[in-house]
Amino acid sequence: MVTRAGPTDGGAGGSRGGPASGARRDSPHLTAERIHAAALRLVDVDGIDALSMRKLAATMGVNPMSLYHHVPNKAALLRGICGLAVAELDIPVRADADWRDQLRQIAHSYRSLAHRHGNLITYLIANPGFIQRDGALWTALCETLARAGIPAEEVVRIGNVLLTFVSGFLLAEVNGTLGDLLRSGPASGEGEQPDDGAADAAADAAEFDRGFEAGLELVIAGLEAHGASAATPAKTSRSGTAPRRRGGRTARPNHLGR
Amino acid sequence: MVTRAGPTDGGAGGSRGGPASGARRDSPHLTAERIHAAALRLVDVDGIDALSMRKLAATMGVNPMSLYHHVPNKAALLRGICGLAVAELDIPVRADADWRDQLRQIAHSYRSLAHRHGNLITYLIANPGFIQRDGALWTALCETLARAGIPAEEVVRIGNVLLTFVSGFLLAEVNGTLGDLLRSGPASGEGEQPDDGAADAAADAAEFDRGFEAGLELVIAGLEAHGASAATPAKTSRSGTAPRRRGGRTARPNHLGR
DNA sequence: ACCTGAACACCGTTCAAGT
DNA sequence: ACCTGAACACCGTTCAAGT
Repeated sequence: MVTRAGPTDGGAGGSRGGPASGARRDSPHLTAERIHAAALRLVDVDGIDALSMRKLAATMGVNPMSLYHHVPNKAALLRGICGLAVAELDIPVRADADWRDQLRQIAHSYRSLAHRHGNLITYLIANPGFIQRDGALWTALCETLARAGIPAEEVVRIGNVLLTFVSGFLLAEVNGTLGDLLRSGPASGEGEQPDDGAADAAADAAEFDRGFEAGLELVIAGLEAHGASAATPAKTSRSGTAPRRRGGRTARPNHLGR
Repeated sequence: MVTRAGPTDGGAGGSRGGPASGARRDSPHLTAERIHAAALRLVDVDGIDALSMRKLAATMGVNPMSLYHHVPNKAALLRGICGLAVAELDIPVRADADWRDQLRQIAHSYRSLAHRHGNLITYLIANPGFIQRDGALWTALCETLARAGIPAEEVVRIGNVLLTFVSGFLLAEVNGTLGDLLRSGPASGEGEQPDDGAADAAADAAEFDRGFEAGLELVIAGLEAHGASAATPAKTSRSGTAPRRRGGRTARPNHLGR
């Protein structure tokens, strides 16, 4: 039984080999990049569990063992497609915006990635190493918090809280937890036709949006209540040099730090 | 190597068959309950990936196929051990406490479960169906929010936000994401001996605690800022009967709902 | 250099056969 | 009734052998 569907037919690939591009004629010449892209496509369509070296190879019309010449193992493959996805993160760098708006934008960028790769984000969030400390998202988040007036020694802590909060929401939204709990209310259990299908899905999506906004505003309000500056400061205000270590407690009424 | 601890030591089983009935003497007689318990133990010790029907059977000193007489398949097994874990959730029912304290207690109960079953919670949170709408945690959470003055039609939404936020933090705490980001700060990269081992772990744990408290106080402050009652109301106040459906908007200045 | 068939050690699950 | 061996259709990965 031979799995290769066709010689060069390719699968879903947009620019895939041969059709018009004249050059590079027949063989796509297996590449780590191309393998990662195909794997990501497979995950997006069929879910993370459908990703196997053998199935991926079949998708690409290639012998399963050939993959191992470009990708050391499945773990590396997973890392590769994660990298591909996070590279899509589009974090705004507008340094002049209000910190609230900046937080909202960062959160929405993250959420849009989650929606674009719903099947992957579950894996991404559930495994460490997705958010790198020098990545655009984490950097922008920390900068924004600093500009909001969060004391330097608390920026990482609060950044972690915000990031994990949003991750938790997105995970629940994508994996169905949110939908489950939503269809409950304090009082329901009535008749409620079991299948409304598409209409229900749209209503759910709208409610997810509202929930996301509500959570966002909740944490922003919390930051404000705990001493984040009400207006965007022209500078970091306060002392010229950033307060280092936990030397003296700040006079600020912020007790988020404990 | 035989792992069976004792002949009839039993586990959590309360009313199981034949206690007085004389029989059952030596062999523990495979039971769904007992299988779930053994599986949970295996997951706790070796991680979720180490759980296989065959390995579990080996652990129990039993033929792999015997398991299928008591557990239909692996998915059901997973459901079983999840049920076992959530049954450990110890949600306080003190209805007279301040709603803030109640939220804190619910959150800490959840967190303690996450710590007790660190290897399972990753799976639990990443998969739907863990929190049932009629479970103790969700019920208590919604009740508490209602008592805090959250309008009835927003309780589910805000409850979802809080629950998923906490889940996200716990997931990141348990899977290492938090630790990764923690060891970064806006400025680090100095010498920093690579291996401090246990000391580092303890410092991390303390910082995780602080982060959890910070997140908790953040959302509580956010709820207060958005109109949750400052003091615990004596009653649910407002209309005597629970407001049904999305009838009329409340006059309350709370705009978390959008 | 790149690819590949066969093989190994695992999976979950089915089923006819044992006691 | 309960258990079990053999078998099937999958895995990831290695490796000697092909071109």
